[in-house]
Amino acid sequence: MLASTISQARSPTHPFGAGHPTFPSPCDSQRPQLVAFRQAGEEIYAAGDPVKHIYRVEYGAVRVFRLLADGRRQISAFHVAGEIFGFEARLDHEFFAEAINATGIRPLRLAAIEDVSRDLFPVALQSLTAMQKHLLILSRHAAIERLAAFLVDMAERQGDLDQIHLPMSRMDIADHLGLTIETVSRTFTRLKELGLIQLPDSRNIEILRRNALNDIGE
Amino acid sequence: MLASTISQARSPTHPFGAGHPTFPSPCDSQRPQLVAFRQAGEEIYAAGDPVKHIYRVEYGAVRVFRLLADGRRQISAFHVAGEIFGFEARLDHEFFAEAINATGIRPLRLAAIEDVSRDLFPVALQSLTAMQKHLLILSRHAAIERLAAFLVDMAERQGDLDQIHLPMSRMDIADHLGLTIETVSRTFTRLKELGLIQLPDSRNIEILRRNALNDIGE
DNA sequence: CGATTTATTGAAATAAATCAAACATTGTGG
DNA sequence: CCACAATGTTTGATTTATTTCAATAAATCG
Repeated sequence: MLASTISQARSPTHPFGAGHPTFPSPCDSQRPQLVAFRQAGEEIYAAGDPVKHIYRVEYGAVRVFRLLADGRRQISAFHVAGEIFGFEARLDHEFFAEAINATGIRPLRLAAIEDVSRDLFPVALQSLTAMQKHLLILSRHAAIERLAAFLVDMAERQGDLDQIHLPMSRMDIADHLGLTIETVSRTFTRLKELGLIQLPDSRNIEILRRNALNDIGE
Repeated sequence: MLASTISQARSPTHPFGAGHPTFPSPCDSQRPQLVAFRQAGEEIYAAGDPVKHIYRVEYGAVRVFRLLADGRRQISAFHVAGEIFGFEARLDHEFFAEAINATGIRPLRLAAIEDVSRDLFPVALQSLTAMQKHLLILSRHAAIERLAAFLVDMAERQGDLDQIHLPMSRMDIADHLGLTIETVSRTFTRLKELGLIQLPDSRNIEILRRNALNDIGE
């Protein structure tokens, strides 16, 4: 279903076998293929396409989304370098995936079917965890809480640095957080005025008070 | 992670092996144990407890939730008879599970670890699907859209009947949809005034215009 | 450099939260 | 069985936050 954020290893003693003792990497059963390139905005897969691969982001960034009947776009996840996405629960994709900028993606071939569930299981667990985090963000009412949580998450995924680069537009962020672009923009300004972040430019954030930011987003 | 709605079988040809050819049931590797009973409000497991089982609801209803720093409660899922829950991504529960009313739950013992991922994989996929549905609901801004989607989902899980029984309180619904009890209550009234539902009493809903309700929640 | 897209800011409208009270339901004890 | 308390639900008035509509500013692209 929702493709999500997978990059670290898991505990080797999970009762559900997530950390299978002989499990070398989250994607053992998929033999790497050539890296494919996508320009900004180019499609990786579309809703309705059969699920044939999962993918690793080599560089760049990806958005995974669905389009609703009223034309709204719900971005269920962003993926940056090192992360695996494309994991869905059905035969055909329910989501679209697009490159946000110039992006390299490596399709991972699915091996023999009897091995897939074993090897892909930890990936599924990671997807569950990432989705749960997003669900938690959306359950927060206030725009400032959603944005703060989003920024903290992005910082963590970029090596816990205080300098964050946002590969996505305000529109993308709005569609991810269930807000409008105006509210996202105003909330960035508010975080700046509160002294929690700096905004060298709209795509680069410097976190000044990480703890305070964390507290707002919980 | 999020325990969720599992009751039907899946397609037997999923590329990720969800429909493993020789896969007899979602929980083959768990030998059923005795049914345990819980009064309304009684705990099934708590955050921090080690994950030892997953559970099937025999009768009654269960809420799975987490408590946030500010005291808010986020209910990530409800489970009714026939559904399996308790599936989480970590060694210890991140969530609490409680009986909503008098409820029977059957702990399913986890079998040998090498079989678990194979047998539990479809359960994980179902959890992903259910969570995705909830995420979609929360991404909707309007209270009426969230409640409509919730009611349609509950109706589907009760055999697609137009008579829905809600085992949970307004407070539970509010904590699930990210709204307040007052807004939930007002929105029920609004749906009634729009002629989409009847409210014989607060726990029993009759859907009058299913299609219209569907359209609102998408 | 001009044109187009993207981001920010402002003012007004709107929806939900909050504060508060009434009402209904359930259960308890007299 | 009734009175009463406790809990849960609905409704009302007000406040607050976000959306919407509109305009300006900044960045990007050819």
